[in-house]
Amino acid sequence: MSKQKHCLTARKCFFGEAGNDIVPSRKIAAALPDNIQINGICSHTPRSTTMSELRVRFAPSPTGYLHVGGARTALFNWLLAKNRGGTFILRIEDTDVERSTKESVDAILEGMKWLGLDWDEGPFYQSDYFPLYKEYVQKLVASGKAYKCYCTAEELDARRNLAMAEGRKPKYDGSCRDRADQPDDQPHVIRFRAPQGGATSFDDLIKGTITFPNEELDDLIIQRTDGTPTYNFCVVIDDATMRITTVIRGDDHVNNTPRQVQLYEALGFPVPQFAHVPMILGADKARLSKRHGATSVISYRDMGYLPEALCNYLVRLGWSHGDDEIFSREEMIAKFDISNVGRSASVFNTEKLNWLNAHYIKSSHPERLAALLLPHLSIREVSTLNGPDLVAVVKTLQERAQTLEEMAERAVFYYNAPVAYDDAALAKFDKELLLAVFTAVIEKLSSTSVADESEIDALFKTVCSENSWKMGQVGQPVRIALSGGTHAPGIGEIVVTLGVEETIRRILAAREFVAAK
RNA sequence: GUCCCCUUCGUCUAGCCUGGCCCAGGACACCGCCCUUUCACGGCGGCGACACCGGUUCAAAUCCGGUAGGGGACGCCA
Repeated sequence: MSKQKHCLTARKCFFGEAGNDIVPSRKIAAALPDNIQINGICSHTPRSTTMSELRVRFAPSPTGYLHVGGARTALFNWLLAKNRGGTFILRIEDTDVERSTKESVDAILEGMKWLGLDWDEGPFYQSDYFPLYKEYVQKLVASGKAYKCYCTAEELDARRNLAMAEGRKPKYDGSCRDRADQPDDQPHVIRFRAPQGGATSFDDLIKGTITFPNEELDDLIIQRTDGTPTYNFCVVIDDATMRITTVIRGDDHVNNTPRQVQLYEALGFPVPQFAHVPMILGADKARLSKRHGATSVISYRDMGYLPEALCNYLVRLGWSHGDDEIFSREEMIAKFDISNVGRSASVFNTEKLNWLNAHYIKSSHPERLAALLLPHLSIREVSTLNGPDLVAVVKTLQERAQTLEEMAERAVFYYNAPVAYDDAALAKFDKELLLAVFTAVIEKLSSTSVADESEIDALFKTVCSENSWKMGQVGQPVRIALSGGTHAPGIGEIVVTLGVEETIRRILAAREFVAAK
């Protein structure tokens, strides 16, 4: 990803470039405190920045890893940007300094990179722009659209609990709304003076028109006692100054949207379009969480899923294109459209993910799979240095593995000769038969110089016909001798991959084991 | 409690806007058969849903109203 270089220039663009008057970006620049310097006009000139150019963003808060829900939101944003030739921006919402961590930022970036969701601008960190937000807060205060509130958190909590207990809406009662004296030297927050009466509505690209009575909306805090800005305020400033045209985010934000719309209006910013994507639920239909198992994107990588499989799974969760199920990256981009995103929540289903993963494993290049398999083998302390070529091994396993973890598990026997055999499977054959089969196969194998699979298969057929054995009586014991069990690739494949020499060695060992019983 | 949103097979969904082609199509899972030296792959078939109640209409999954259920939000978190 050549993003880093891009980011540096793009960062300046955060404040807008010459000739762009869609959003008062110049004003932002003018309002900027001295410690955020803009070096003249940005040298990075993006493709024509007209109002019609789509600009979307993914704005995670770094308080944990990238989970599948966030990943899907990011994917939808990315897809729409690619589909429309727009710009995808990554913004880290770390205004909660207490809970935001560098580790989370790294984990999120790692997850996005693994999924192949590259961004055109950013990552921008809201914590870098506190002075900017403060400027806007001051503007609002100066124009009377925001005011100082001296109620303490404790008082507010008490009032909220009381309201809840009495069955009332727990909204701010407006005690300080019209307070005459507004001393600066006493601890206070800044609240937005929300319009009273009437209603606020917006047209959601997914859910349609949503209207909230202004009654329901109280005066939200835009600046904390410690002077830091709050989420709902920062998003508005950022989305406006970054000239975001379409906000695609989780369903859980619809309730925040009317307040944000009011803020856009109070600030004189154009209101972007909104698209709220439904939640992803667990099997019990409750919001997906850790107790439902893995939710981190990276944990899916570690469990042996291919990024294209996860993307394909995620894109079909809530979105569809007729009866299509398999989408290459290009097809996804070409076919993606917000209007085909469903309105209801969907349940995360690992089994379908497994099916897709198996599909992509089957159609991947064995060389790539071999490389991806290495870490899964090393955690099993399996060395591929002395043994068959891993690519050849992968070819015998591709058709039968749903995940790389499963493939690694099934690959172990190629490198570590069985130390034990599946007793139940072995017990299906007489001791005499086993010894005779092993002897006959060893004999045939050592007297023939065979190389390919069909020759090996022919050799086994010959052994069968010469001794009036059925294939099941020969193949199965040999499979157990070679792999230790019955869940394995075809005999021909194993022998060719393992090599005749190693094959004989293993059958010899199995014969000794049976003889000693 | 209040507000907002949602509701087609077990799950993901098509169809709904522009009623009839839908006694509802596809996919995953499940079951059966075929293929097969094992495990898989693959092929074929089966099971299985319009939340409920009213209304409009010659005709409703599709339009209207209500009910129920589920989810979300209500923070000096994001």
